[in-house]
Amino acid sequence: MGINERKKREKEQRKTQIIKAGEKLFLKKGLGNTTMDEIAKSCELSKGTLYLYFRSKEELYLTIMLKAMNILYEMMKEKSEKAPVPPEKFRAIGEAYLEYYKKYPHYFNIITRFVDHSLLADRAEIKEVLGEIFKANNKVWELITRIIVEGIKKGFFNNKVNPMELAIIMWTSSNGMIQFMDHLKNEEHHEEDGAFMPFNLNSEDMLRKTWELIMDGIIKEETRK
Amino acid sequence: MGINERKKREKEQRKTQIIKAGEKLFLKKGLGNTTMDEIAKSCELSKGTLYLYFRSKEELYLTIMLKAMNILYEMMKEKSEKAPVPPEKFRAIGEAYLEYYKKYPHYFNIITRFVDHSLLADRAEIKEVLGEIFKANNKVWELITRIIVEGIKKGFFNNKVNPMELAIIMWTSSNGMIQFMDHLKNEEHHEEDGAFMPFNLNSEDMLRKTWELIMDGIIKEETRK
Amino acid sequence: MGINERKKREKEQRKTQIIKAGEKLFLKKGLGNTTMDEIAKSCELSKGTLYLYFRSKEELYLTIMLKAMNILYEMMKEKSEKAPVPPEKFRAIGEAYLEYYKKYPHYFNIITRFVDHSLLADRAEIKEVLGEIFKANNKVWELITRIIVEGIKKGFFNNKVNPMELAIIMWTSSNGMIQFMDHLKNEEHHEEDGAFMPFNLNSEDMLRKTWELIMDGIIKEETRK
Amino acid sequence: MGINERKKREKEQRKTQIIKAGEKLFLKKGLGNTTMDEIAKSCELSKGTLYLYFRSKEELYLTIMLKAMNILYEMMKEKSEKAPVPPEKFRAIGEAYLEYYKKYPHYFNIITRFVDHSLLADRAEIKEVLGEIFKANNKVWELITRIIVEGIKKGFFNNKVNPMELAIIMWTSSNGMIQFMDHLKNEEHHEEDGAFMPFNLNSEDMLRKTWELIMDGIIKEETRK
DNA sequence: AATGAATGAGAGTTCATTCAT
DNA sequence: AATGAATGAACTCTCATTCAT
Repeated sequence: MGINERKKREKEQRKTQIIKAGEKLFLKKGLGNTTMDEIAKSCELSKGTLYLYFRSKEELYLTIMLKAMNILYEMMKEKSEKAPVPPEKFRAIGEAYLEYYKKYPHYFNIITRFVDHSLLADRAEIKEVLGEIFKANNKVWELITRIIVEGIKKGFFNNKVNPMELAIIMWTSSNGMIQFMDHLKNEEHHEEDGAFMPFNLNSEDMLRKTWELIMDGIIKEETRK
Repeated sequence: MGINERKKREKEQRKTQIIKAGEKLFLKKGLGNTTMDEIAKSCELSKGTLYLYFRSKEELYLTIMLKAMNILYEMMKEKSEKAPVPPEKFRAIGEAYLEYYKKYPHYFNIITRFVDHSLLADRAEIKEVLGEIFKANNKVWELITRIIVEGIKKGFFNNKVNPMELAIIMWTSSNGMIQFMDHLKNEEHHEEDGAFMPFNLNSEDMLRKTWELIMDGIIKEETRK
Repeated sequence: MGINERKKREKEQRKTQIIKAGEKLFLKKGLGNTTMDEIAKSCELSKGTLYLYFRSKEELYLTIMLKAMNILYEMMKEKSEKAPVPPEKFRAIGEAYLEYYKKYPHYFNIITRFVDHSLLADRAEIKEVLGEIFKANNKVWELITRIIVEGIKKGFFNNKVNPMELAIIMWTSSNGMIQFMDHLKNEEHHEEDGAFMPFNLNSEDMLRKTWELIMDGIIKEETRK
Repeated sequence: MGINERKKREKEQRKTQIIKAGEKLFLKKGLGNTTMDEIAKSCELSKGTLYLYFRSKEELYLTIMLKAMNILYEMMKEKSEKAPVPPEKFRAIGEAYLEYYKKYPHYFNIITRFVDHSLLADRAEIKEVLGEIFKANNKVWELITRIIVEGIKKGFFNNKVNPMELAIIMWTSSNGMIQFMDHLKNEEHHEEDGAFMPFNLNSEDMLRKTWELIMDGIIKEETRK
């Protein structure tokens, strides 16, 4: 039993090892430009071993995505549950998002990177993981939307905007911002082309400002602190 | 002359043919998953012919990106110049953006899709086109930022937010939203997984609502109509 | 008639134009690495036009080879006929060879470059030209051998070596030397690798020394000047 | 250990297998006309496998060249060291050369075949092997030249010719001869074209005669046996 | 369980040749 | 006669996946 325990633990460790290597590489170079060879080398296992833990490159990719999604959900849930009232819960969601971004930049980007699902191989293992990802995703939406619904019900938020839509606006604006900021980071400064963009922008700052603008529009004047 | 004219026109047509096929496929499958064979088949030319018009797959891709960027700029410029005052100019930018999205859904998505430039081949032709893309991109930023600067100077906009930052928020929120909506469209309905997302959202609607929220935060009360 | 004359002349000119461009490029880059595009560009004609004058790239190549061979023969013949006695005729052959090398370095190299005939396409036009090349080649051999035969008969040369064999030794030694010297020229000096070879060798000098050694072995002592 | 040993041996075998197939094909058809597909088929491995052992076709080619050069050097060194005095050492070089030619006709031809280095891809692996080839080549030159220098110093050779030049004459004459003889072999007999060349020449014979002529010119009368 | 050598389908690209104009 | 756009077969090289050990 002790032995079985240890073996199980070791197996889990290997899986984590692979996932960590995959995260870093997939993020840097995308699904298509990352090779199993590179991942194997990076996690100091043989290529064959990867296939003992994941049935295909895509399954590995999606497993990472799923993990990333679940962690985000957990963080959002924990932070928002600690907040007493909807406006603060809403802010807590933002804080969780930000914290997540700072703690797991790899995960973050993998979540927002599109993988066109129609391109994924039509294999059983892919569909399995995809299904789980959808579920995880839905849990996030539900969490945010519930807070807004509650906020309106309790009179904190005006009801100009419908809760689900607001949740979407918040989510998509944040994602758009982060993608953009990352894009900027990767870019070498093309000053010779008369670059107009300021390169000293701060991601965290820009995210907060985005949320402020959105909050401004929904919190009732009389309930503001 | 007449003959030369016609030949020139035909050459231009071929190029357009290729670009059109490329747009559709690159959008659907991304740069990495689209093959020159597919593009050739799609535009009913031979693979070799593609290389008469573009020196590499990447050049074709970037050429499309550049074209897309330039058209967006032209539309924004035209619409915003017709508007008399900054708030309306700002709205005009949004309208142009929306119109562009509806008119050229392919182009739109190619613009916002990231291609990590560090992954592009280090070839002369690539750098050439990349340089032009940067220039076109900068022109868009300049256009938007100028409007905001003017709006603040003339007292229409409050100056809580700095112009460039506001331009970025508007741009990134819009992109995030559109990406998300497209993502939704591509997805097969995973109702069996208890999907939470409503699938009857309307892109145009969601975009407008996003902008309203942003505008709400910047237009001074006393200048609103 | 005048018109026909002119047309013929023009046609001949075009052919010469193409051959000149081909010579330069084939020599520099070999048959396999030279493209018809390059040749066309170099002689300022269109690619299609080349095929009006030569049925294939190989035919062009072999035509050049044939021309090169004929010119060499003419030069050898002329020079050797002017010389009165076999030893001087033999030397004249060497001089002609040297002069040819200096006057037509392109031609020279094309002659000695191997084209494995078994690789040439099994086409009528190829066989045609190949046959002519063999004939021209044989004429050269005959010329040299005759001189040696005559030299022996007239008592100038000792008959240690059979005439044909001596002709071959002279020919192959010269070719080996020239190939080697050209090889050296093309090479960048790899001094960092402790290059041992002196790079100030002179082709003409080395050729003369080769012939001297050979002549030393065949001219009878008593007939030397 | 035993297992690792065996695996190592097998890997070495595969490499040898590939090299053997490459030799045969490169020789017959040259670098440019030989395809990796053919090599793969010939050694009964898959195309992909070739790339596990060599980073590119050119690396394979140059590796063969290097090996060929090193073997020649070893044979020359061994034979010449066994000979007591310079004239016999010089002859030993010739014998080694001949033996090499008979034992490794493939290698021999690959050595003397020109590959214009400026045509080789500008890649790290190519430069690596090229550097080694230069070193090996230099060792051969050094070996021959030293013998001649010693021969002059010890009074065996007259000093009409400078040692390096003589080494070059010997080397190039031999190469020219062998190339020519091989050329002849490949040729189908074009008797219908009145071929003048005798086709019963013997390579070994011709080589020996070439060297005799050269030796005749350099060995002092009084030291001849 | 772990390895890594082997596979082979398929990618982007080149180029001799053809042919409508 | 001259063009040059179009072709498509062939090339080198890559890489996810398999499988004997």
